[in-house]
Amino acid sequence: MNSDFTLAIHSLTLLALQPDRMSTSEYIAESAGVHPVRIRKVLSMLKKNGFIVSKEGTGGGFIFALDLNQVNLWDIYQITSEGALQPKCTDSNGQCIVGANMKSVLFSIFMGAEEHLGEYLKEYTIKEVVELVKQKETY
Amino acid sequence: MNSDFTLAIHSLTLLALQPDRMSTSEYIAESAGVHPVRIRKVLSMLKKNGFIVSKEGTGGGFIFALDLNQVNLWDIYQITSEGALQPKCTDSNGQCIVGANMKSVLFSIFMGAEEHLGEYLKEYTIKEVVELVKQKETY
DNA sequence: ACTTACTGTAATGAATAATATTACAGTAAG
DNA sequence: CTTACTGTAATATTATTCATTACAGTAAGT
Repeated sequence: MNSDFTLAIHSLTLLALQPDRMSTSEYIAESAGVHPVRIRKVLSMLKKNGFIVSKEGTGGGFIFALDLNQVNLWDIYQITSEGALQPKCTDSNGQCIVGANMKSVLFSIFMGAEEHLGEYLKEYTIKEVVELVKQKETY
Repeated sequence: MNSDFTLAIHSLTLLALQPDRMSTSEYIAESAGVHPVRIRKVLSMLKKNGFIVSKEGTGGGFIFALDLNQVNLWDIYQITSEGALQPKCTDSNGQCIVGANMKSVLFSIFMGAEEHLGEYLKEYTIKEVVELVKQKETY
């Protein structure tokens, strides 16, 4: 898995804490420790799905478009990483029963695994992630 | 994730179908479409955990050591890929509340996700995988 | 109008991770 | 003592991820 999923969570959490003003990709990138272009790429996926709004030009940037309760980690996973659990089997030997059929058997097992993971991820909304981050904050 | 997990499943399934004789790494590698050395590496992990037995020298190879019901996919996952779900966050900005705390928040969320995945994987034993592979077989 | 500060996206390059390959020591059968 | 294996380290190759550069498009402020 690449880190699109975690970057998306990171970005949305940050936006959740800045509800009144637009945040630039540079600002988010600095918080996440990655390159701004990478943030823009990830956020463009979230934008297409209506979770955030962006604005070009001076004073532009990104801002959360929905209520914090309306976005959960499964939503974000599906947008950024669907199928990432799926193993990249090399084409195995079609002469052998196992080689020939293992790929599709594994495929359905991993499909199930991803669905199962979804049930877990649905339980975390961005609101909850924000709470967790705040809890960690040391005074 | 690398493909150690799926290779391990593939290998064990193959061994399950050859209960009477030893299978060589070359034979397994051909079925799985990878290099024999890679198979030996993966199988050495399974061996350390007592799932299979190996024998060097002429007529040697690998053979299943337990009953097919006694090995499930969660066992195999833990041996080959534990922690693989965990995202590799780059160190983010410690000045920023989100940057500073996101890593540990995500860590615990993904820990939970892996445990949850475990519950699903426990439901598949090698015996069941073998059944699935046989079902797929076309006559 | 023009400058400045942004997003959007493609193209290229660098770094990292996964895998293959080579090499060779160790072991057992015949 | 030769042949056929495992075990494992070292190196090479390939694939993937990520950073960087480049530049077009857009909007605000002057």
